[in-house]
Amino acid sequence: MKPSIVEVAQLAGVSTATVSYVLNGTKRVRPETARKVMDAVDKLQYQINPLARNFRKGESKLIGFVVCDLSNSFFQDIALGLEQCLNQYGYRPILIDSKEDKQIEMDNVRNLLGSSIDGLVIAPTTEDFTYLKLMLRNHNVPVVYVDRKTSGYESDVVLSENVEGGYQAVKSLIERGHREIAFIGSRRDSTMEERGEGYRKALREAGIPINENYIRYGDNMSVSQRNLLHGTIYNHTRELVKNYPITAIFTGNNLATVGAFNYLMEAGIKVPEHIAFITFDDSFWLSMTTPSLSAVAQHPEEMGRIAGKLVCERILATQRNIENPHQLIRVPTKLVLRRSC
Amino acid sequence: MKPSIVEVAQLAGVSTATVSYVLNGTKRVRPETARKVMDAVDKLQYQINPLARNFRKGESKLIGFVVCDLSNSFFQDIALGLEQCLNQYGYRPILIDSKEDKQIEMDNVRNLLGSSIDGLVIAPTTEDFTYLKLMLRNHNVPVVYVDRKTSGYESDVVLSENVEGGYQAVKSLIERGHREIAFIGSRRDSTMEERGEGYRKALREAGIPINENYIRYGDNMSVSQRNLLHGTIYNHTRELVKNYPITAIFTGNNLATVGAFNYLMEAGIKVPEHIAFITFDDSFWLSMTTPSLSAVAQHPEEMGRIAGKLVCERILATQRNIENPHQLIRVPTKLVLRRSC
DNA sequence: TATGTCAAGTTAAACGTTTAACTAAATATA
DNA sequence: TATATTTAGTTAAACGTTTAACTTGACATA
Repeated sequence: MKPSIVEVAQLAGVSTATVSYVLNGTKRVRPETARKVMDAVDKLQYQINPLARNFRKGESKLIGFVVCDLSNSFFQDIALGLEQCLNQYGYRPILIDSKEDKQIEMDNVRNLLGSSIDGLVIAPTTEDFTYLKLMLRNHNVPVVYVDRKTSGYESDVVLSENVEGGYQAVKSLIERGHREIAFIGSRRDSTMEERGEGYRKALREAGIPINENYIRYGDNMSVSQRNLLHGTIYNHTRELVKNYPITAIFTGNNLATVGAFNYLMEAGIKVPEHIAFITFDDSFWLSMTTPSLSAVAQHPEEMGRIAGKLVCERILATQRNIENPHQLIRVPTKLVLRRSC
Repeated sequence: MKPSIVEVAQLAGVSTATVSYVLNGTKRVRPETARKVMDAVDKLQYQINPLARNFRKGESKLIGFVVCDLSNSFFQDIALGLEQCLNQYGYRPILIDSKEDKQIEMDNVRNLLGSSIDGLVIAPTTEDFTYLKLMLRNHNVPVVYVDRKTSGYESDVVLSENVEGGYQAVKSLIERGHREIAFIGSRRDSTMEERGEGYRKALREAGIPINENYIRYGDNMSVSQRNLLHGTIYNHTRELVKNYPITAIFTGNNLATVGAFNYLMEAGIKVPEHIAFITFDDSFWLSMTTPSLSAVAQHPEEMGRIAGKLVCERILATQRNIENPHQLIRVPTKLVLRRSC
């Protein structure tokens, strides 16, 4: 059987309190006594029982990360950054995939909140947070949202500079002489609409009339459920190319890129000669296509790190009863120009 | 303050034991009594304190997943499958990235073992497991290895059919008339050597002499530390192409693919006309390069699911004292032929 | 000398559950 | 009828830590 603090105390000839104080450094102890304790610890190969400690202290050092689509590399990279950051604060992420399914998300959040996590980071499936607000009323667990906006900002949120990113992308197309530019988003959500807003802004600024037919959204599924190569995005692209005189396409994220670009390839349409192409979300793969694809790079790892920081800081602030107003943080994007435009 | 089981018991007019029995269904209770309990639970909005339960039951329902390179999509996909599977068993994964650093891996494993996880899944950085065996002697936590082999198999292991996969790839090149075929692995480890073994097997079978100069390995870093486009793999490829009459390249995984293919692109070498190309690890991106790349597809999600299953089954077996011999599971690969060969 | 302060350690309660062992009543068995 | 069994519930210990409150003795202060 594993030794407990009691055995250590006995062997060292002190009380369990003293052992605890030595181990945690929470109170002054004579060096000599400390040595006795440490000797006993070594001799017994004592290891603290973290279950008991967590129970006693009422904390778990765990952060739930509930992500709408873990099969999407964008969110995988957020997880990467989050893990990195939490590590530094002594926390660990529990990974959960809600597969773009509100019900799964709800069940998991409920379950997690009941599992005594110390904080929660959510990349939500939709912008409807009413259920969450309800749940969170009973638990005072800090929550940080990533990638999608909550209505009202009464939580911390981490987002990309979507409007600016979209604006830059479309502006660069306009500068190259394009006027008939389509925007294809993976689905209709606040993030895609922001990127669409950037698209509109660039057009407006250039005095180009906005054609609502040029703005398209795909359906609602996660990468793993989705037929990336021949799904709704693919069809939208075909429809656009066949029926409208567009000369450039701006896709709203990596998912949209795959379907759209695949159509162009299959149809034998030359990029950028016939149609110029630029996308949101960068990846090293984009330099291996022909032509290599221009992109508005996001920084998912950085977003994950920021989310981790926010949630940890809020935990600390709560413990110490420090005021800590909610923040909405925008992570800048970066235009990466390659051959496709 | 959150209500405890005691308040529920008082309100329902029963003992805490009864409440526990009702909530867990661990003992027969009259329907009437059960109703009283449930009413009290509803009225107080009681939620069990999982910290207390975990402590009492000595389990955490958590599985540590320590992965050598979380920035590599292959491992991200393993994480995806693992999460899926654990879910079904009522467990959750804690995600940890060891960044191909043995020290980080050791620290994390130690820390996790001290954190009362119920099981451990490791995609290890090296094949040196002596430290692990030592650590695990004190904890009886089930461990499952993925992607890299432990010497001796005294644990569960999940691997791809690497030899067979490599064999199929090279065989398909030979069938297309190639004889001067290079193998480029990302680094020297058991997995890469197995794929190299498949390469040798195919050559031997075809009576083609093996030229050791045609077998190359890159360095040792994780994706995020690595210069994928212009790293050691890139240099190996250049050296091979310039100095040897090779007509085909087989790369050992996605990392090797990026460096090698990027060299071919930059050097303007036509694929497959000048050099045929096939790789281990599939991805939808491979159909978007020009030419689209043939690959030996692994099934990382499936590997993650199997790892999850193994670890959960072993936990159950241990609890019930059931004999459960260690398993080495090989997941079949699949040859996906595209334009590059 | 009387009093106060400080350091170093101890005592014991508390955290919220689960569960083995027990009780009491009801029912079955011979 | 006497005895055994079953059912439905209770009692209280146990899990391993942390920590507030207390004790004791040494030293400082007036």
